[in-house]
Amino acid sequence: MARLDGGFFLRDTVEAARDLLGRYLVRETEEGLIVCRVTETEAYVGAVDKACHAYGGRMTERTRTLYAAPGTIYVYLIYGMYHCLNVVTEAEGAAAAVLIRGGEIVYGEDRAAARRFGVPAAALTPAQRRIFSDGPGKLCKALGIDRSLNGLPAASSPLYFSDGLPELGLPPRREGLPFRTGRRIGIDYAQEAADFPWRFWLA
DNA sequence: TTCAGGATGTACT
DNA sequence: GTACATCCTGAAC
Repeated sequence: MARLDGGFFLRDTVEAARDLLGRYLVRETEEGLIVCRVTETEAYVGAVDKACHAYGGRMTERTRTLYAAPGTIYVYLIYGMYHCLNVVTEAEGAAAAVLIRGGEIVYGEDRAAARRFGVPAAALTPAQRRIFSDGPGKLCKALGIDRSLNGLPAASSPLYFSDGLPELGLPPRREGLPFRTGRRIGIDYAQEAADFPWRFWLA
């Protein structure tokens, strides 16, 4: 089965972040499917990572989801107006997740364009098309992701990951996909953790 | 093209 | 009250 379940996420978070590149993020809406190919991810590991919301075992209403079972969707509101999508990794009780920072639209572009810009895909300017899902907040807006999805298991929800989508002619991730590694974005406050090379993106 | 500043709600001091 | 895993706008170049 192509759909990724908890077993895929029950492992080292950095490894999972790398392995999500090239997989598909599928959003089921009332209007139909929207599908993104994942192109940029970041790892957050509560046990050792000052940039993680649950660093040092911090438990609040918001961070509760980070301790849930692997494959659980973690969505939070940032800067009062944007959402960020994560998927929980490692064993239940270990606070860790992969942030989905970016992707490229491969199916349902009209539906995504309507959510992001309020117009059909054909009406997008070339610039709008380029920045379609470049950035976690933009991706969430295009895919209609908000906190109503927080805490749901990705294996059985209207938002899930898949290794290829045969019914849409999208192939599984191939071995040896080239990717780059670097510092994570927007966490300069996190002291030594700001330099962890835990961001990954397709070349 | 780059850059400063503002929007805006929640978490935490 | 302050900071935040961000993005958009408008001004200056």
